[in-house]
Amino acid sequence: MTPETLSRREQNKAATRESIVAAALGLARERGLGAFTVEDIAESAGVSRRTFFNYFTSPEEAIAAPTFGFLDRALERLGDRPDEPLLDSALTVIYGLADNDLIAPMAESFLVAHGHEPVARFQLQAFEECREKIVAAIRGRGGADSLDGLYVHALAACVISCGKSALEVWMAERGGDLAPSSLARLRELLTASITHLKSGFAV
Amino acid sequence: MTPETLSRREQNKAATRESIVAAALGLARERGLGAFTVEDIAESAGVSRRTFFNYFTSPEEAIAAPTFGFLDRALERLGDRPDEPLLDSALTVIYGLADNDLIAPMAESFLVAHGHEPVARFQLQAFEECREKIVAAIRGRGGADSLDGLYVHALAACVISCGKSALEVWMAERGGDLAPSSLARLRELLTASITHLKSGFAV
DNA sequence: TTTCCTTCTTGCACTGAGTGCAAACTTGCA
DNA sequence: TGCAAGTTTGCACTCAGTGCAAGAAGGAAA
Repeated sequence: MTPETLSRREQNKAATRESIVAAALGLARERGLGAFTVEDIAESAGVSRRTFFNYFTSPEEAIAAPTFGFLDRALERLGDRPDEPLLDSALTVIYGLADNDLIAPMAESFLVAHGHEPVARFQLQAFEECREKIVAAIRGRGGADSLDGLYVHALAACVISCGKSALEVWMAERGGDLAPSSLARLRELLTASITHLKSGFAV
Repeated sequence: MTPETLSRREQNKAATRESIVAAALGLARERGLGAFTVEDIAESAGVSRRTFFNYFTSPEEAIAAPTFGFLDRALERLGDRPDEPLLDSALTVIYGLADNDLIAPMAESFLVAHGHEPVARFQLQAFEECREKIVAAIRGRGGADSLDGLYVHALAACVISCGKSALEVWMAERGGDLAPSSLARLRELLTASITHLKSGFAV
């Protein structure tokens, strides 16, 4: 958790942010999305309405925050493996993502947001930002100089698409169940989707 | 335009919708996104503020409307070719999309929205809805019964990703220029991205 | 044309999102 | 301890978004 490296200020900010997200997710679970106000979230998080808006510009953004966090962590891990073909790195990273601590908050955010367009749009934005960062990561790799922009963009987009598809199929099948057998199934789906991609979706 | 098949009522509604979208895009072009209110759009479109909200739930949705329209048209064409491998249909359909009337409003919406997250989220939603419809379309094809859910989801997502990547590279290169040579370049990019996908992004 | 029904538009009133500002408070550092 | 920088809060304001009911316009009949 690297708590010692953060100043008191940073710890406080992180804690405030956490409590806002938790409050928003809790209300969404209890009452359903759209059935509460920013005032409610702020009160439940123990901060003022104004402070909520210092952290998020809308309730939807707060609900979707875990998805951004999850994908950011995934990207860190991708950056740790720069000397490998992207699809191989993707397989390894993605495999390691099916891990309780990383995936639990995201699964909750996903479940709560399911079918709710205003929040789903933010989830899509999270994947889009991740895609853009993958483009940058590919560019930063050795031997990528010769690749044209289209190749890099499309490859990054397809890697994201495959990971997202596996997550969606898993959520549909298991509803975010975090039991070991369910996480094993997620790994299987993630591996299979990247394998499809590598084979050009040959039947 | 098929004007005779629509009743007066339907013509009026379509015209109102058009004028709202045009007004929103016009204001975005003149003043920039976020620098005008719904009141401004309504006034510019010659309707009441309340009527705006009968058509769209936010200014962002109105700005992104052409992207939804573009992708809906693309899907119609995909539905016209049910007896072909999906990637072949995608190539044909996508090729036909690089056509002035279809692409012009979408290009304008894309340009205006560039880098503006609230609108970009709606654009992403448009692609996401298109993806879901492609999943349904694949399911409706012959010989698709044996395909598992993951394969279908991931394939649809990758087709969308490749089309979107080609559009983005084209917008970045040509800024939505609609000259024949520019549209030829778009077709080239669309073809190349699907070719990459078919080859599993082999270098 | 008149009549009646349905659909669309509008005005009004209201809740609540989102933001700028300045005062109060907390932390970091000397 | 005291000052500088960062954070929270309250206040006031604009404007997004919605429910409702009255009015305008289209459609189909006599």
